[in-house]
Amino acid sequence: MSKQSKPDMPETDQATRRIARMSDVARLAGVTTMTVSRALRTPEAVSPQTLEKIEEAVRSTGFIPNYAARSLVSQRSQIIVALFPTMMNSVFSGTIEELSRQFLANGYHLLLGETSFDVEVEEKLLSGFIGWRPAGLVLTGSEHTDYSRKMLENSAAPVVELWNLPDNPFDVAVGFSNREAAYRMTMSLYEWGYRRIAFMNLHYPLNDRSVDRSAGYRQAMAELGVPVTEDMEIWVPFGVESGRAAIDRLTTASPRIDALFCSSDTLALGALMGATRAGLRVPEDLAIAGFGDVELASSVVPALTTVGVPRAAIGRESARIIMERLNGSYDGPPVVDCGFTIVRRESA
Amino acid sequence: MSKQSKPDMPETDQATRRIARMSDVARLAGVTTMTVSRALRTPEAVSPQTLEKIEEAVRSTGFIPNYAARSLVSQRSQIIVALFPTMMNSVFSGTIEELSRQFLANGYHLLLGETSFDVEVEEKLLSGFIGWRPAGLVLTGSEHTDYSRKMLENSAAPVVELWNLPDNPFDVAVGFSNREAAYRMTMSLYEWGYRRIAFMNLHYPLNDRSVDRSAGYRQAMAELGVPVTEDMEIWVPFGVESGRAAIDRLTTASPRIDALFCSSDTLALGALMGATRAGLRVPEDLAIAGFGDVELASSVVPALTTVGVPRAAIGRESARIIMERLNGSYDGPPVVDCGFTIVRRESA
DNA sequence: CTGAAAGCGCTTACAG
DNA sequence: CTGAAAGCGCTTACAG
Repeated sequence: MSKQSKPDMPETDQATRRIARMSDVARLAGVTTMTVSRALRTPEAVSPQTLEKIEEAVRSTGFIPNYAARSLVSQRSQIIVALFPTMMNSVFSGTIEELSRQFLANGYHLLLGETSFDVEVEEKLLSGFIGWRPAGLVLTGSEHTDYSRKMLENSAAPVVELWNLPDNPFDVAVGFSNREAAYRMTMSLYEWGYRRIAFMNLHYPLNDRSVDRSAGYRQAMAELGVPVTEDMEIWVPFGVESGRAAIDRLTTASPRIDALFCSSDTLALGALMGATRAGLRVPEDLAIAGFGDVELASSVVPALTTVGVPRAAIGRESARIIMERLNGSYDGPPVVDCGFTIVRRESA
Repeated sequence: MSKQSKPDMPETDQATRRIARMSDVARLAGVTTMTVSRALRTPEAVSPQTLEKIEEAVRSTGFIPNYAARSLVSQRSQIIVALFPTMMNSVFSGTIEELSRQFLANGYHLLLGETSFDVEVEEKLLSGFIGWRPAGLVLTGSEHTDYSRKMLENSAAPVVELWNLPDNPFDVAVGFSNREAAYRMTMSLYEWGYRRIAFMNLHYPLNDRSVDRSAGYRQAMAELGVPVTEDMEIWVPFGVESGRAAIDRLTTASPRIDALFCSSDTLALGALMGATRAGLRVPEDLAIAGFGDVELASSVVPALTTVGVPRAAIGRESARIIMERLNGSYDGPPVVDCGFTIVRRESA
């Protein structure tokens, strides 16, 4: 912990452990820091002999450049901020994994945050992370507080909003139509013979995806002429337990519900477990459909019918777009639709 | 994108969007940057009137200090590096969530990386992240390459190794005994009447947790006098599908296996689904036990018997220890045991 | 192909 | 309670 001494010639163990600076490498190689800097970033601009000496010096000192210094002087940081509602959901994990892979391969580091579906938490995270002057930002959804918008504007960095197709993206949006996905799944359930279709939605009234999915569900039900009674749209918090608990309320509904469409696979898996435990046969007594197509969806018994979301594609596209925006080459549309699929399995 | 112009008096839209610096705030408030810096970090050392003017200037400019500059000059960064084998596992997510919460509350930001259970990937991630001169590091396990160890030594930052109780921790370790946990679960299965107990382990021969769990299992079986035939210890890659696929091999084993202990709940859930689909009754035909106690473990039917791992406690303790090491106040042991529990449910 | 000069935006360590 | 000076470790924008 003690960093009082800063001798030019390290002698004590403590001092030896001090991390090397570029000037240490330069001294060892007999050049200036300028040449070391060049050797690291544009080796072709340095003579082979010099390069070799520098590489040897880098190796022997274990030198790794200080990114804080690099960011400060070059006026651009290697940090990308990415905020997701939760990391406990393998739908998002898939996107995070892909984002991380793409950015890492291009020398950027991902600063991740979890908003808990709350725009106020998002604002708080942003106001902290923006201090790193991120090169780009990836946000989930297009609901942000006014202050968040102000920070994003001031930062002047590319911003990609994920997971929906907003009418007015802040910058660029990458996702799919949640409204259409919910509409299509509801219609599909009807086609498969289910009539009294309930919808279990995440209870975040400000969440654009919740709102859009609700709208899609209600539009389909209206077109089908099936009235949506009060007990048919269920608003719950995120979690397996929510899905499981909702089953009790559903089975006492009258007239009887014959299908339950859940706004998330996590809820659907919970509902599936709850139904199984309650002795209901799925899909004969109650059909269940999810949203997301997580890994377990295809393994669970009965296998879960769900909305397939292109999580890797969303991650890949958004990373590509940010990097293209950074070098000024992006000429795609402001809203990129990665589509969705209706995946029919056994549960409906 | 264009950052050519850097006028002192912003005039164009582009220039207005330039993010405020401390000198902008200082000018507005009629003080020097030194006073602004103090107002932000030690407001009690600034006169009330001055503080008010500065606060107003901060508000109107939306100023957020540049962390790269702060890190560089103060010689300590607010970045904590945390590396986990996978983020697709809610056992780790629980620890990550808690780590993130604790560090954020103390002004540190978490740079997360995914090693895919591979020390070479860990080394690659480290060599990138170390450029941020992290204030502390959290690693999973205590297997690291020599070069990783060298980097950690050079960085001179506190390092916490998670998830096991190594004999020689690099710095401090926080976890539980994987060997004892596997031993105890195997013994418990025997007590509950199972005899031919198979063990499905993650196939990462360098992974200290895999090795320790295997040792615990084998020690128990040896003490119980049950021979471990070749088909009884199954090494598989991580994933639900692995667990599911292993069921086929198991059911053809002879003599018959009556219990399957899985080194991860993810594998156990896969096995449970595979068994159900194969028409096996769990636990009558095949008992199944997991490791981790993820959220789904208690909801699934039949509910999963598993090893409960104190994921939040591990996150909380490791964050506390790093912060105490940073201010020099840590006086605990080099190895902190957070314990584990045997959670008996329906599947065994 | 290499280097001398300047400076990124802050904080440290003083002085007053 | 406030400020002038110096400098963290790099890269930019030149000059040679």
